[in-house]
Amino acid sequence: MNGNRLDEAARAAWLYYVAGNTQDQIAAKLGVSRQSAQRMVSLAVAEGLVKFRIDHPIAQCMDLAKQLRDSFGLVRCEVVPSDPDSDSTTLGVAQAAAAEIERWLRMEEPVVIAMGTGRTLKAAIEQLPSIECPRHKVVSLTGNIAPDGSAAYYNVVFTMADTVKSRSFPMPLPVIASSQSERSMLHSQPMIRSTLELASTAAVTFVGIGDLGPQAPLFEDGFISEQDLASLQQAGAVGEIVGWAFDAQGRLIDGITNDRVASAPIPARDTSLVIAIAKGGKKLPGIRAAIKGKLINGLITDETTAQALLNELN
Amino acid sequence: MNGNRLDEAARAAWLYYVAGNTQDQIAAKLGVSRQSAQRMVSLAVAEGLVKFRIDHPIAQCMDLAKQLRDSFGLVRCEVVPSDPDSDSTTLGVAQAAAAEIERWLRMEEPVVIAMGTGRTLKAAIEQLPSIECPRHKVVSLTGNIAPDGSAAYYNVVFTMADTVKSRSFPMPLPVIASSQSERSMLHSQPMIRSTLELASTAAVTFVGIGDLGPQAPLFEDGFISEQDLASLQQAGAVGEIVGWAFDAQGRLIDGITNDRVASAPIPARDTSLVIAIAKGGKKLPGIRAAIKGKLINGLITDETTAQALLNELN
DNA sequence: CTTGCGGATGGGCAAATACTCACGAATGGC
DNA sequence: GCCATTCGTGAGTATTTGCCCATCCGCAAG
Repeated sequence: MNGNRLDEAARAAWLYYVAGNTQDQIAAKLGVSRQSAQRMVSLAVAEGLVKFRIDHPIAQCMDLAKQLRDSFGLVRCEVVPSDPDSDSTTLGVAQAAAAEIERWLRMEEPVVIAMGTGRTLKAAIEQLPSIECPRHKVVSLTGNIAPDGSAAYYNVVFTMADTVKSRSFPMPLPVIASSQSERSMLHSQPMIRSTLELASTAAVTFVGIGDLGPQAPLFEDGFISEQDLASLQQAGAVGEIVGWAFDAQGRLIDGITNDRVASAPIPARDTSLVIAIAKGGKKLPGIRAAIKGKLINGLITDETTAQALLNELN
Repeated sequence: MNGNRLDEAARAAWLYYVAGNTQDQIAAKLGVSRQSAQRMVSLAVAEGLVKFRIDHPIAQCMDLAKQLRDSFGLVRCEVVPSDPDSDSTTLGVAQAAAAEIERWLRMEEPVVIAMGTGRTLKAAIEQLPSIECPRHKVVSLTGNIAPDGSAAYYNVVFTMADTVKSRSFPMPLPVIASSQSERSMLHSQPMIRSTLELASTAAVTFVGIGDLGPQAPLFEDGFISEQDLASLQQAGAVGEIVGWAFDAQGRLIDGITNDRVASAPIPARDTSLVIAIAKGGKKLPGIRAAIKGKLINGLITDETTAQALLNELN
């Protein structure tokens, strides 16, 4: 009589979800107690007889986000709808990232928030509303000095601190030092040191992911030379986070530029939530690698990219 | 930002039905009050964003469906549970019809689908998810012009084509012409002719069945006059499909309104699957007649109606 | 600047639903 | 045939949900 029970359960579920009866009404109609009716309905749900379907683009995204979390062990994952007609690299993810940043800023207890750099993050910051958050600390993971000595345009800490009125800790450094010894020297300065230490205590970190293809932002913005880029590619680099280049397995690449990167290390994943904000085909290998190597444990991306990441899983 | 509200509603509904959160949890996650969360969920349900589907052959209904198929030579038959307390004329059958329509739409090969009209079909269309089916053609069997010259409300092809992104072929005609000659003239127009031809090639046809009692929809919606209705009743008419009135034997009635009906003929049963979607006592004589006269060879109905059809068989 | 309107919001409460527990019937092994 | 285990049941209770209503907010007209 197993089938019969499921039959009745299906009928109860039908009456409940499709016909909109209450469990009392169902109980009366099927001639059982209300409790039994409740059990039938929940049995039908548990047995998967009832399919819920949300017919809206957002639902698809939430599905993908859940799959990404489950498949890759991400702590936090957000997927936004893709607009196939737009070739913006930030549309959607910037807004979603801003919402996520805002959630942290709205917390009552003081929080240390570490920020990477790049166009995506910049776009996200621009979406932030202006709020008063003097209790929080925003610390930059990366230098704010461009190769020409000016303040790097894509350094986001200034804009952010300005918008949200929090205490900010920029890094008066180049992104990549000219030599390993220069980096050591810079890092030994007391102020820098304390900022580096602060960064390592961040509760949450937001970073972009840069690709290392021919139009690598690191190269285009003049932080690394053409030779460096070629060497990195040669060494299998597929992406970079605040300057740290890594290969397809998400392992930081020894030598080349990485021994001169003046950025703070990416905060440890076991103590900090490290959320990458990135979408698009060019960044796909980098995103995949960063996840694989557990450089990040959070991701904000778009539908297309999410789908691509899951497809590669086979 | 109308879309944004629905976005949030869809998100809330997803969290509620798919992820199984309570409204409190949703409220916390979305940063709103529980009441707002509740409103979002119910908005999503009200807007039809949420579709429920019970995926289980309910033995009783399957049994009735089989009996109907065997007794009446129906090719396709679906029976859904009845809710004795509901007086909706579409509850259940609309969902089942939507599922059937969806099955056809999901086919890879291009299909020509013909659609009738009426409240039941309209309700079914509203249950369709939005999918991309540009390969299919949806053709209306009946005119889309109401007696007052406006677009007939219960013409379903527009809504359907919109939801499923298929190519649609409406009929810019009144449902019933003012005279036989007007009908001839209208039907001789090249565009109408090709649409009529297309309709005759439909692989599957979905129609409602209208009763011809005192509240006949054809009369209530102003397509036929009170005199016409009386004459039809006098002539033994018990039902109509896309305007074509028929008697208890399922024979089309000569004269009266039928020589002015501008709808396409019901596609031939030997080449097309013609599925009627109808339930309820009022429609029972019409359903019985349509089956008897082999105007249809498929039926989606409810338990009570199915039982009644079989009872009459003795 | 005030007033009034429409729509959104949250508090509160009753209804509906989910869960726990103890009991009793059915099942099955010995 | 007896006992042990499982399964389903109803009662009671905690939690969740649905709804009403007073209030608030934004906005536009006066």
